[in-house]
Amino acid sequence: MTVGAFSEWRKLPVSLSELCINTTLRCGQSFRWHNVPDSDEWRCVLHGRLLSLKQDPTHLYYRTYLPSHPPQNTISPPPPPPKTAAAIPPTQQKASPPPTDHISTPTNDDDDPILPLLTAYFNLPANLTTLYEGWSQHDANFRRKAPQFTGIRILRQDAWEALIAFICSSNNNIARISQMVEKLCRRYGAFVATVDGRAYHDFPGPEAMVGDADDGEEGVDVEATLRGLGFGYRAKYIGQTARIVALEREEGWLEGLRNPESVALGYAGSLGGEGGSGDAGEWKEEGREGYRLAHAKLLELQGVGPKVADCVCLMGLGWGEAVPVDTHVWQIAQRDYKFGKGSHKSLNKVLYDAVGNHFRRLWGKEAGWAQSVLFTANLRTFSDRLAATSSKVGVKVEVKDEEGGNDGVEVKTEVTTATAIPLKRAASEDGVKVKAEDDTDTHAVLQASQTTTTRRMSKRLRKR
DNA sequence: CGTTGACCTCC
DNA sequence: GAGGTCAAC
Repeated sequence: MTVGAFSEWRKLPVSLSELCINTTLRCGQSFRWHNVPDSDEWRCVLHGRLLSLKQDPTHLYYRTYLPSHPPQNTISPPPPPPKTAAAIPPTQQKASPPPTDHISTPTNDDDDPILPLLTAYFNLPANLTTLYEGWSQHDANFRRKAPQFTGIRILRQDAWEALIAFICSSNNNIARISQMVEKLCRRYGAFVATVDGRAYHDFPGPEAMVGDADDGEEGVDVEATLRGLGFGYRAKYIGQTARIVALEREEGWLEGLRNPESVALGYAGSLGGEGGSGDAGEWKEEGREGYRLAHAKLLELQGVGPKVADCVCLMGLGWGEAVPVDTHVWQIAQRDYKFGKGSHKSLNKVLYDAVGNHFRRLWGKEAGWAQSVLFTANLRTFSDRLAATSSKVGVKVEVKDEEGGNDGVEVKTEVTTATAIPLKRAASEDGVKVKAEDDTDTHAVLQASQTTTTRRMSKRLRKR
């Protein structure tokens, strides 16, 4: 049995504006982080290591679990029956100690392999404060909401893990997605350690999911197994995708789609569109070549549509301009950016691209990062933060009804009469009507009635 | 070629 | 219905 212990805490100076793990780890990017009950400690297996994180206003604290028997890096064949896990006695470490034990600052990086790992995973070189400032400068709606949602940054996850997780995400909620991913790891992933009665596994590679070695023939019943685990129709997608990636693509194919400069974020990019040129890699509102290519290649896999492909591009492959347009973002586009009024009702391919292009034009090279902030602000889980704001906002507001088109559903739109900053230009090349009112100082009150609006939009969406 | 259901569970 | 995708009109 594997019994080990955590290393001592180390700390890294990071402000909450630069990184807020409590938000970033819960906003639907990764579905693997586990919040240790009654604590602010988060645990997850990254690259075969069990990591533990916590933070205070000035630092990020981290430690890693050291099993007495080093974890074998084998690609974990068959599943260790989860039952054995419970038999393991709890480890010695205290339940969520305040960061006071032995804390060392990583002055000597020699014996600390975790720091570079975290730096990459959290994309730490990117200066989030600067990015927020840029987006706020060009977008009043972002400027209004962002203060309640600071420290949200895009994770640099393993591409394969992101791919599978987001295939699971279709028609699904965060809680169940997390559950499914957990089951997948337990069944196919390498066992790493058991701590506090909970077993931790690594995320299995594609080759581990092409067939159960147990059952003899290859390709046997990964789908059936996953269905048994409650994956529903996604079981087939995962089985097929695993087979394609493991057997029909060369080694490292997926990683090869990664943005080569994904670490070098943080410098003042071409925010705001036409303005800033002169960056490495030609910028287009539809995204760079490499991003478009990666997106196209991902679409060839099973269970991967435009939205999932963009999630993988953004969170798994380092393409900051990828803007996944799901039902939430589509709502945001309509509610806060006057998208798709009247004419188009459903989110089709053309409209999907148009929304992405619009946000890329507005937010620039890291549009996907900005998107995740507004996306999170739109999640029910975090809606309380907005309630606090909207009550404060005592702006003069003019309420007027617009004709919602011929769908018979009225969409109440509230617009302030405040300053209208002239916008460079609306999207005309898209062939889609977009009112150029993004930069108006509006939307303050829209947040107040957020829940209501959301429900109404939701209805309207599915009405069609 | 754009639109419409079905698809697996669970809250 | 839920943070879509696929296949059939």
